[in-house]
Amino acid sequence: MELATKYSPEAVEGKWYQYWLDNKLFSSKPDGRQPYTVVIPPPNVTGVLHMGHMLNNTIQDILVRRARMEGKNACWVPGTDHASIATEAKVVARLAERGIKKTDLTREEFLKHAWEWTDEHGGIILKQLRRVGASCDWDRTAFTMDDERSESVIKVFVDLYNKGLIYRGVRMVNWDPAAQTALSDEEVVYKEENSKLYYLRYMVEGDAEGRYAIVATTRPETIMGDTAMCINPNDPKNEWLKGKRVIVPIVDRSIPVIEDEYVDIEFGTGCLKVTPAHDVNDYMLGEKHNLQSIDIFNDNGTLSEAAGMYIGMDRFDVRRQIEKDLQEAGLMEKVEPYTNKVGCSERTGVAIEPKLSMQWFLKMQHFADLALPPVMNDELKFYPAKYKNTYRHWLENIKDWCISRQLWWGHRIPAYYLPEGGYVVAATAEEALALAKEKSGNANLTLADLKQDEDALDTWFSSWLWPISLFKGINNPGNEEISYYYPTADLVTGPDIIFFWVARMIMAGYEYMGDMPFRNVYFTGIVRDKLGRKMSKSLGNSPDPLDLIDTYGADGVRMGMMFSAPAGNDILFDDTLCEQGRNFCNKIWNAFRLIKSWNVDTTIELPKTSHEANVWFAARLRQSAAEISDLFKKYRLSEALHEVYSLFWDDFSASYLEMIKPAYGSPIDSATYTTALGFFDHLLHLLHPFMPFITEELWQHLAERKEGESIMVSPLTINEPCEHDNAILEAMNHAKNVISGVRAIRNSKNIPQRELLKLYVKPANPTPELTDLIKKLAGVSEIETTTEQQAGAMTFLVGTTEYAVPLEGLVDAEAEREKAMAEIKRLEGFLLGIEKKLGNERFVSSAPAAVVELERKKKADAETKIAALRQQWG
RNA sequence: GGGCGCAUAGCUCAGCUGGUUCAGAGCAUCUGCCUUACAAGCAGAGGGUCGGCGGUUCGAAUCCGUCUGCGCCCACCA
Repeated sequence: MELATKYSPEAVEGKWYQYWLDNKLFSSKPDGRQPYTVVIPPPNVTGVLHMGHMLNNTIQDILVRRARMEGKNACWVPGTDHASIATEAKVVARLAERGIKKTDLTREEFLKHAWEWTDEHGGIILKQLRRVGASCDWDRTAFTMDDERSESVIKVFVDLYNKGLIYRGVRMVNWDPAAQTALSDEEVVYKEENSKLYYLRYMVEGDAEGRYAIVATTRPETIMGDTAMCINPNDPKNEWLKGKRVIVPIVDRSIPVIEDEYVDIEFGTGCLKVTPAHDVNDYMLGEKHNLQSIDIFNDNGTLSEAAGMYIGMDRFDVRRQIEKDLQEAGLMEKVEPYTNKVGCSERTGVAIEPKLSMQWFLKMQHFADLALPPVMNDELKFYPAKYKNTYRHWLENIKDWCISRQLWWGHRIPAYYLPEGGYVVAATAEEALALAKEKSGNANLTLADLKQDEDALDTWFSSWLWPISLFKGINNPGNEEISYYYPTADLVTGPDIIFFWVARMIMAGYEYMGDMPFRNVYFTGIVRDKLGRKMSKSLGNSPDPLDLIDTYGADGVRMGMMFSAPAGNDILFDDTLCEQGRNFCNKIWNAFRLIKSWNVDTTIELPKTSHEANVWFAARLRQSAAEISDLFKKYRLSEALHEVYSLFWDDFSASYLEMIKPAYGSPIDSATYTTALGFFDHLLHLLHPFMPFITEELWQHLAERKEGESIMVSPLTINEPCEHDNAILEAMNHAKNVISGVRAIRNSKNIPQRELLKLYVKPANPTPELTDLIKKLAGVSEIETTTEQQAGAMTFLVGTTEYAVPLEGLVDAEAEREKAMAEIKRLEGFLLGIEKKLGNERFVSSAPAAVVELERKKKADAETKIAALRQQWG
């Protein structure tokens, strides 16, 4: 069969992915094997694949495929997240394009649109993951709002409510005026903003001299909500304001001056305006000093009737307008530029408005107590471990979790309000009715009398159950699947969702399973461009992963991602890394072509060189495979890739194949041929997790295979290194250095490879072994042992062994001599250092014997080398 | 403001509990090759006071302190 000179991924990838699907090779059922479970971090149902997904899922696939080849029962469960706020925002935007306002729709109508959108766009990203090669068990595909997951969420809500861990109350929450919903603290991101600090005059009421206090604020638009001005009682410069009342500028309302040590004397003028309804600290002051609270904002961020002025205007327009109005009224002292941090909605990006509202909360201390110890004592491991600190800090300062959202797209809170007030919590309306009858003592209540809470739950209140609910562990505790697959093995995710998701899954795991949800968490880095900028749509610096796959092949892109992806470190992505990956595919392809091009002659004896090569590469393979196993255990996947890359490219292709390559047109002996194919097979196994497609393609050519067989389920054998491996590895190392030495001489003198050279070696320890290989690869006709000095030769040292290549007429004796002198000088300096060390009594007595011994050997070696060079060059 | 982390070749990084001739790898660069698997390739070469300063030690890229410069997380300073 003829193979093209270049590997063509497009001809291979779709074919094999379909083959894997057709033969159900990704599917998993509980059996006697050790399970290896991974649950996908569910991407947004309407999302499209970006580079972050590419990285994250490549890593998961590598781990899953490796585990599968190690004989474990690998199960990677895919799915999507309903992402309530993000999806609802998209649906609202789409409706707006059609001229439909959300407020004009009923909840049911809106949800119909949302489901349409989900059915239309949902699952696109999962299809895209197939191009990457993701070996997910697609039959298990789940959605956070499918029946099974929804039922689990509601069941858990009811359970936690009954345990007294969920409560409802009026609190100051983060309000997103765009999405018009409350947010959890974790959904607020602080952005540095160039804004202004306004100094406003608050006239002192009834002051004959017309004196005023100056208040510095970044938010002049909130003055309509002012109900006090606060000073620090220990502030001498504001002493005169004590007990007075001041007039809110423009508004002309009189408010008291209160005193509290909370106020920073140094900031501004030491006078603070207090707006209890619109600032968390002011709220606290208001509670403490019993102040009135005036809510001047509507839910969409415009001014409400309560403001009394600027009604209906947007808060930021009011800020601009009020600045002018204050100037005109002569009530603006000055305006200074100011940078401050503004809390913004993670999803909609708009500035958060602190707002008092009725919300549902989950008490978190109980969960923090459950979730902290196992991570701190490494039962549940974080890679890299530095995130343990972040995790601990959050848990030690845990606050209750606001779990209600004023959204429709999500799981509706299962609380039902009674006509006469009060509410009940139950999984279904019928159960709620029964409870309501009991609670109210009114047996005539009907379903129609109950009104379900309008709010939906925070999306993360669904996804925190993901590792459990995927295996029906909430609805059917103790079932075969959950017992087998839980705890899952590894979670691969970004550190940005350590609080949102990772910590909360750990909490839910211990609460509902009494055990960790996963044994290890691998935190990936952020994908950045080669300039270190975060990839983003707005910067336009994020390549489309599918375009990359079209250009470099899925295996090439996977390699490109992994070449530079140490755990926890950001990866600086560059197309050239994919190019390197593609080139590697081609290297593998051509190595295979070479082997397949050889004709086998069973009558040929095994050449000595090939025998040596076989013994050496077997040893090298064992050594490297053990190293790779170790790196996998440490989740150092990038390093494991570098190791297998160098094993294949440097050791197998550049060295081994050259060693066993028969002369052009000559056949190869069958023993070597079989051995080489065996090595190749082993290499494909080591490569497969990283590059599934090309390895599957080539594996089919190695042996006849029955339908349904695949490298991906063919076991990977790791042979432990043998004792005698070291001898051959060292000998080969020496031989390679000799070969390099000769080649360097060729290079410097422009001697073509086909021109055979003679090589002299001075008897020394170690004497070179593998001389036939040296001859073959260095283009040497004979190797002669001699004690004579070679005139007109170029020399080099390997270890302490001297080599000389005679090159009549080509050698510049003076240049060689200078080189030798420089080397002698270097060695003498080196020797001096060692002698000083060995002459130091404290070193000899306190350093370990092995270290001292080593220094003695270094000394002896250096002396030998110097002596040899002296002898030659006088 | 609090906490964590990083600084090693032009770039990206490795270097585990101090001691393998320890200063490494890949990419990039330079030189020579279209040699019969692969120019998406082959052979070879150059390049670093391990951020600065101080300390511990027989010995420091490695441990400690400090400074500088970055990055990240957390926090209610108007």
